[in-house]
Amino acid sequence: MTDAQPTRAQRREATAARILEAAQEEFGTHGDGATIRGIARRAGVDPSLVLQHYGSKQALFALAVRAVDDLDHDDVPRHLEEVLDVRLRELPAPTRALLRSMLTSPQAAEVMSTYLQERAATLAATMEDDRADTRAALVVASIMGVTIARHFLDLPGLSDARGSDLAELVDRWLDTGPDGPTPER
Amino acid sequence: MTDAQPTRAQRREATAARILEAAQEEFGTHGDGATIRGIARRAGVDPSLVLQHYGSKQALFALAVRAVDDLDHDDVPRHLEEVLDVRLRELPAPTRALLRSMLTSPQAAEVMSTYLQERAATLAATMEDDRADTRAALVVASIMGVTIARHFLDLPGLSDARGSDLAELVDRWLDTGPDGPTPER
DNA sequence: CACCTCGCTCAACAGATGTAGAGTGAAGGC
DNA sequence: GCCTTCACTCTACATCTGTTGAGCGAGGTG
Repeated sequence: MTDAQPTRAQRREATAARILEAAQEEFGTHGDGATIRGIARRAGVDPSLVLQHYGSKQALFALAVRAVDDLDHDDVPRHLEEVLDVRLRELPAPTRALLRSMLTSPQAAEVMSTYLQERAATLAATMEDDRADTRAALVVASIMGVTIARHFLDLPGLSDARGSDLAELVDRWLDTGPDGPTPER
Repeated sequence: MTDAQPTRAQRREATAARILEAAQEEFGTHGDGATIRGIARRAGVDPSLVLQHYGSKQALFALAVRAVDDLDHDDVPRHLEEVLDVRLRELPAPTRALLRSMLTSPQAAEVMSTYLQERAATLAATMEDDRADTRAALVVASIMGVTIARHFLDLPGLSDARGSDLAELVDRWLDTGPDGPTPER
């Protein structure tokens, strides 16, 4: 167990972390339209302190959104599983923040694009046909779409579907390659 | 051909239309974060006039975003085709506006959700198995994901893919039902 | 031609936002 | 036990936002 009397530096680091968490939550709820004041309120702190810790709203936003990458680099297989898992009840706050703001913030869009490209490349490596790149891109984009529909749009048929059903159907799609069934039309 | 000298009412209606177009374009670019002043600037008009025409930003936004529904009701099959067509080079402005803001505006999210439900219901009617609802929801959500990845994230493998390839692959997915191939794992 | 209608612009307000700097009070070294 | 450090708050400012009401000037009407 740690010190019962946390040192000043520890306290500082703790509130910094609390602010970052609050930022991820706020960005995850309001997208890049979240406000410094809102973040500060959620962290129980003065707005000015947020900037003293992270410099600017831009910098904090970049950090909140890039946390996804860090997770990725730390533990690749586990994170891949998490993101691919449509059964996930609630998305991690950084992921929510990234998804939520990717359509209104060019910065977030680029992070998401890079992330999807990595995922697609990994997936394409397990495929053999010549159109693997396009197929892999389709798969990751589809999973993103399902994730959005489920967590942000509350689309009936997804948000109330049994998780296992979704996973099974997505699995089936994943395996539908050029050697799969050919539509008649 | 219309009057060479447009009447005053006609002029008014024309600028109103120009403002709405500008609004769709601005909402399509900046999401619901678009500003009245930006819209007015694009329409070559005073900001105040925008409100005199449409009452409030909210109302204008609702109109810009609900234009998708109108299209839908006017010509169902054609619109369905357009939205399903991943080959589409550029999305219509109202569609762009709706997609762009659905993650940051609860109002837009609800419109999109309702729209996807209609699409899913139509699609589910053409399926026969008992999990048609879930499968149809997966399909429309996937198409949305591909559309986002292609038009807003510029995901390589989608944005530079031959349109016909995408259409073929999506078609194949569309037809992968419970009677399709079963993954081995 | 005179008058009025009305589409449109101008000017202004109240509130919110990001950000900077001064100040404060407690922790911690001497 | 005093004094410095520094995590934190307070106050302020310039800017941008949506929205309003007064005013102007060209278009239509008698």
